[in-house]
Amino acid sequence: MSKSDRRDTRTNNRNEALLDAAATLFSTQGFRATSMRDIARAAGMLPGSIYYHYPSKDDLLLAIYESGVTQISEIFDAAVVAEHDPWVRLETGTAALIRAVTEESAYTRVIFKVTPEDVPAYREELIAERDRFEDRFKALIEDLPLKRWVDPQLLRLLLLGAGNHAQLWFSSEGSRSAAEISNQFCRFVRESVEK
Amino acid sequence: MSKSDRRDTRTNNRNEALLDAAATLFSTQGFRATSMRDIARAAGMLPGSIYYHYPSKDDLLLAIYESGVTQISEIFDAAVVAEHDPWVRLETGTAALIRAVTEESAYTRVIFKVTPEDVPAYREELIAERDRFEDRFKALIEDLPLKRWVDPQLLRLLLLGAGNHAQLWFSSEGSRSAAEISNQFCRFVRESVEK
DNA sequence: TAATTAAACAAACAGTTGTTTGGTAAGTCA
DNA sequence: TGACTTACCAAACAACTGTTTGTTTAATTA
Repeated sequence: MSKSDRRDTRTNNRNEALLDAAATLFSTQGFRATSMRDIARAAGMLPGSIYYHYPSKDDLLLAIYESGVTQISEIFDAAVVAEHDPWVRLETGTAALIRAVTEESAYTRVIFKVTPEDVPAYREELIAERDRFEDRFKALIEDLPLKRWVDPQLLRLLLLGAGNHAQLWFSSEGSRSAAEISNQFCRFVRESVEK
Repeated sequence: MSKSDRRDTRTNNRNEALLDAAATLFSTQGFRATSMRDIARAAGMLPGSIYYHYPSKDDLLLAIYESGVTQISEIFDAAVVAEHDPWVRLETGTAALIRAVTEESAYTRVIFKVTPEDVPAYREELIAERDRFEDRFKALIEDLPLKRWVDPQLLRLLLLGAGNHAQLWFSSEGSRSAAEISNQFCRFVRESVEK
C-alpha cells in the first residue's frame, strides 16, 4: 500500500459514509425535508463536522448528483452496449432507467427525486448533469426508424416522463419487474411509430 | 341579495385572495419553499392573519388541492363528454390533463407540483383527492378496445406519467400546444395497442 | 521526537420557520 | 343603542434552519 493510497483511505473513509447517509435521506425524504442534523445523525457525526468535507448543503447534493449520474450512465451503457437492434436497445435502456429510478442505489434515485429547482444556486449544474444521462436516451431514440409524422422529441419525453413517474407507483414487491414494465412501454409504441 | 349571500360575500372576500396567492406560490415554488410570510405578503395581510381563515399551512394546501381537483375534473369532463369514440375521448382527455398541468389555473397546477409526501399529515387525504381525477382517466382507458397482451394499468401510467412530466419541459411560448402533444402521445400508442 | 495535518467535537450564531396571543376597528343584528 | 361577530393587526413564541468558530484528538511526516 503506497503512501497516497493510505492517505486516500483515511481521507475518504467517513466521507463515503457521509455521502451514503445523505443520498439515502435525500432519495427518500427529498432535499428540503432533510436537515443537516438528520444527515449528521445518520452518518454518526455532529452537524458541524459535515462542513469539513463539504462547504455547504448544496455542494453535498451536487457531489451526490454527479456520482448518481455517473452510476446511471454506466448502468445504462452496460445494458445497451450488448445489443444491436435499435428497438432492443431502447427496451434495455428503458429498463435500466426504471431500475435506476426505483431500485438500484440511493445515488441514482436522488437524481429523480430532487429537482434542480430545489437548489437554485446549482440549478444549471444539476441540469447539465442530468443531460449527461438524458443525451444517451436521446441517442437511442434517434437510431429508431420512425414514421414521418412522429416527433422524436415527444416520443423521448413520453418514455422519459413515464419512467420518471414510476418513482411514485413502482413497488419492488409488486407483480411487475422493471424489465416487464419496460417491455410493455416499448411494445405500446413500437408498431405505431416504426417505419 | 339575501342575508346569507351578503354574509358569504364578506366572509369569503379576502379568503379568495388568500387562496389565490397561496396557489400561485405553491404552484411555482412548491410547498416547502413557500413560507407563510411569502403567502401573507402576496395576499396583502400579516402572517398571523392567515390563521383566522385556516388553522395551519397544511390545511391551506388541502383547501387548494380540493379546489384544484374539482377544477380539473370539470375541465376533463367537459372536454370528454362531447365525444363518443373512445380514442377521441382519450385524446381530448389527455389534452385536458396537459393543459391542467402546464397552463390553466394555479390550483390545477398545484396538484402536480406538490406531492402528497410533502404534507405527511394529510398524505392520505391528498392521495384520495388525486384519485378523484385519476379515476376518470382510468375509466377512459378501460373503454378502449385493447389487444390481449396490453396491461391497461401500465398504459394508463404511461400517459399519466408523461402528462405529469410535461410540467418540467412544457413552455407556453413553445411550438407545440397541449392539443398537439396529446395528439402525438395518443397516436404513438393507438396502432400498437388497439384490437 | 517535534511539527504538521486530517478529521472530528462542542457550542454557539443569526436568521427563518409555523404558530399563538392579545388587542381592535368595522360591520351585523336584536 | 348595546351585544356580538368578522376580519384583521402587532408582536411575540419556541423550535428549527444552515453555518461558523475555537478546540481537541489522533495519525502522518520531516
